[in-house]
Amino acid sequence: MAGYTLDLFAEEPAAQTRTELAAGAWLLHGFVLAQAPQLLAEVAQIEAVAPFRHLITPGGYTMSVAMTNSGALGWVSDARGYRYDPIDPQTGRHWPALPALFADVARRAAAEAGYPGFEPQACLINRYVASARLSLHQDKDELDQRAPIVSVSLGLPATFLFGGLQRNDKTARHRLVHGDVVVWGGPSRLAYHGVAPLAAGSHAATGECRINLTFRKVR
DNA sequence: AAGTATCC
DNA sequence: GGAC
Repeated sequence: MAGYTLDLFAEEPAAQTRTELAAGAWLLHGFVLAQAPQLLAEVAQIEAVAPFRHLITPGGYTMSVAMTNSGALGWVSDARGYRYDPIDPQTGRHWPALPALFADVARRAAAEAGYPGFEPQACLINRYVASARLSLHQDKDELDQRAPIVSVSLGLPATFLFGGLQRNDKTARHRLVHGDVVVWGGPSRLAYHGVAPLAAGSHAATGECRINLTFRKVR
């Protein structure tokens, strides 16, 4: 009997909802559920050319999140600082091209959140395993900060920290699950944000990790 | 400090 | 989880 009931729930189409987290910041729940398998297949292709790696912060610490990029520009960090670079410093080659599906998802999500005309130039891909985190920070390495940030969550759930324009501002915590997209821009474009240490677990789509795609217009 | 440790 |  349990199987019958559970199967009915499994067939239920996932509800899509839109929630404003702060002025100009939206959580699009379930927005990329249907595209998730194809998005992850693209990540596998990208990873084969530009492997995930743990970047070093300017302060000399190794980041717990593993990163790679696709698109004309990629975000990197090393002892010299943070920057966007058209070349993957680990391979000496250009980052893999931004898949058409990535650009399509980013444009549609931005428009859904009130930012029509978004054209992503860079996609930072973050891989979190258990206990990996991203401390509170601002995305401010982009020359053009009129464009929003689009962030896609795949796999294991995470706690997203979203604060204000000053580091001391109180931060709210939001649960992000597989298929969610967060878009922030306008008054919240420079809001401090981060990800709490990932809880261990397993997800049918990704195994024991969470994959995050962050789209930016750099210039 | 896009990091980590410690204390409550 | 939040302060430091």
